[in-house]
Amino acid sequence: MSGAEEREKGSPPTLASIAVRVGVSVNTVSRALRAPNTVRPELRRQIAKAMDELNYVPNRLAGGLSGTRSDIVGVVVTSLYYSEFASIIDALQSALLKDNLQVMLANTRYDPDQEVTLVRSILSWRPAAVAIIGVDHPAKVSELLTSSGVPVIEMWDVGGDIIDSAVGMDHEGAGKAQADHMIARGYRRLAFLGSMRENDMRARKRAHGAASAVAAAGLPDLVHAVRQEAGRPALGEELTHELLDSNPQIDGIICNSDVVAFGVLKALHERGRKVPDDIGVIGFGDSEAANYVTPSLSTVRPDRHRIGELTAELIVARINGEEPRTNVVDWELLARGSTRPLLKSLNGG
Amino acid sequence: MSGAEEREKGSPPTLASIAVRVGVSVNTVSRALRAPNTVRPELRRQIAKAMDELNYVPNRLAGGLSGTRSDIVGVVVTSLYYSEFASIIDALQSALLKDNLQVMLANTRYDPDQEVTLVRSILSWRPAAVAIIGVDHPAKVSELLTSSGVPVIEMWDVGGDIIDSAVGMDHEGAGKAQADHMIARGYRRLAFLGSMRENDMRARKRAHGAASAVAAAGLPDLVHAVRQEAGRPALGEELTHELLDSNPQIDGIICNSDVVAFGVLKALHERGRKVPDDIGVIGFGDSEAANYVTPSLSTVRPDRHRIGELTAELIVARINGEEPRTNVVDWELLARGSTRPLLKSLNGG
DNA sequence: TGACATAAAGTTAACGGTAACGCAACGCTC
DNA sequence: GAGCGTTGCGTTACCGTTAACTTTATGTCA
Repeated sequence: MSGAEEREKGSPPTLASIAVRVGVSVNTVSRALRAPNTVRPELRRQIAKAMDELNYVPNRLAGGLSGTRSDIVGVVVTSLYYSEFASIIDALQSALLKDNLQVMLANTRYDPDQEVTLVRSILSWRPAAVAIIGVDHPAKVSELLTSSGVPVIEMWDVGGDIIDSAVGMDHEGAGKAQADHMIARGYRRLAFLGSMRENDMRARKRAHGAASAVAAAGLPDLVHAVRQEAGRPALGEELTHELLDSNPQIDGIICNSDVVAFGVLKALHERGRKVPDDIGVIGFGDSEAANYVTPSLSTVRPDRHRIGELTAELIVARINGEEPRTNVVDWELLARGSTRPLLKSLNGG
Repeated sequence: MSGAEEREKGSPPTLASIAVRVGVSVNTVSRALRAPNTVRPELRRQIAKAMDELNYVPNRLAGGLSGTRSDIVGVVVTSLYYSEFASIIDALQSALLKDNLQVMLANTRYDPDQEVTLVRSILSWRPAAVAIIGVDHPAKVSELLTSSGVPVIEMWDVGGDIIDSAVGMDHEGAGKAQADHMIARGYRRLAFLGSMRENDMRARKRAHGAASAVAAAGLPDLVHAVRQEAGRPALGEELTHELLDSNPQIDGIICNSDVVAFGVLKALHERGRKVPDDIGVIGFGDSEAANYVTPSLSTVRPDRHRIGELTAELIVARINGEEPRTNVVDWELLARGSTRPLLKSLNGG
């Protein structure tokens, strides 16, 4: 019971410290953790006691290097602003917890060069799996991920070439639904407004879906009021003023995000345009505030929580050798105060 | 140039694969990465070429095990909902990038048992530093962090016992400022409303600050309308109805967060109470929508971006051996439409 | 030209675990 | 009581990289 086996302070205790203290081999201590039923209960208790006393924390770098799994899940997102993906990460992280998988986070901020750098960086930790936003990546990213051999779950979007597995929603369909909703509510001259980064393919797909719905209805072409910068409420204000200055006939605005829509509503109020009678607005994303602005914002609610959860399930399944698969998650269109109610006369009568 | 040195597919290339291909020792390849000026430029080029061709990705598990640093920064937050800390993480992650430090994320969801588990888990990766929300932790967490010897930056809050270093704001002062603002605008019977988890010491400090400002002004005691659950707009609605049913004399509501305040504004509208004339509301957090609800929400804006940035700076400084320190970040009170304007007659005479 | 510093590589030994294998002690069967 | 499977533990090798030494080639100066 002397302190001879203690490490000089500075370096944390190792399995060997425990082994010496208990008087067994290193491997027995390792087994007590990894395959407890192969170690006598009495010995197991002594080992546990020693670990507790020494405040032993296993070194998973060593474990990952030696063993086959590393217990790291790389998560690559394109943005952390405005909860866009925070709740996906939240659900994902929490679901991975019970399998003892740790999230390593990277944020590309919609920069494809960063994406390459960050994916390479994530892979250098030999993750058990990688979850990444989007299905459209720089060629080098796809190459790195494919050749790494780790399971890859692409999130948020689906369709096109999937590297391995995917969990997401149909963005083109969502954009089409936004436009169809506006058309059904009697708006005829529509615009698509918001942030549209060069590499935000989801936004492009929604815009495309909206444009085709407009075309299918035989209405004038969808007007685009977009800019390559982050979606903020102030951007919505600016774009609305620009849009209505040049296209005063617009009577419906399809927004690329709720935060942008907040600014749109404010700009319309300033210009004296009545929402929803004079002009309609629909958002995307169902921000926590969408139901609390005036008027309340009609929007599309993607099931972010479900995406995170399903991604976690899929990661575990893939690690356990199950086959790749693609899950499509539903979204819901929430009709609220910023678009006119359905006219019974137009609808059922 | 045969394929003899290639690894059988399945296991990714290692330094040794590169070494064999170029015809040098493993160490030379390592040096080409780590201390390039000790390797002949010509040889360096060959090595770089081989790495590129084989799609070499270094194994940082091995690097971390062997070397002294691990390049991982553990980040422990209490919530990911509603952007509360997402923008801190965003700023932090992006600032750490240039020092090649990788964020490993954990979310306690305000559960102290989870906090112990997660901190232990983070430490098992032998991080170069740990950034964690709050200065009040379970004893075991403080013990683990202290005995681990890694630099620890406590974020968001300051004051009390700091483990190592801290970057945060004065929450008691912010709560006091919320109350002082309400008092200055002529509200006299104040309530503090919102989510208050048992372990959210920042919320407690703000409530305490508000209560002492009310007491100092000689006004009736601050009424508390709080619940131990996540802050959502719906919670604000419910609590407002409960509060005004039992305390109809209340004329000012200090909210613990903006998202809760959104619900408060809605409930007040439903009850026919005029904001800001009849009753005032102030939020906390400056949510992206705060300036876009009706009326626009007076609130306190913490500089989350600065906190993330400063935390990154501090982490790098501590890794480089600089002394621990505590940085206090400013907040700003934004007076908007949900509180009455200052009455000149009361103010300047 | 020999002594000596310097540059550029190679050798060797960790880092802290895990996994495969080996071996003794024990109980069971016939 | 010999044969054999099982339980419980120790031995040994290895994961991929870095750091500390050592060695060899090259240049410099008295």
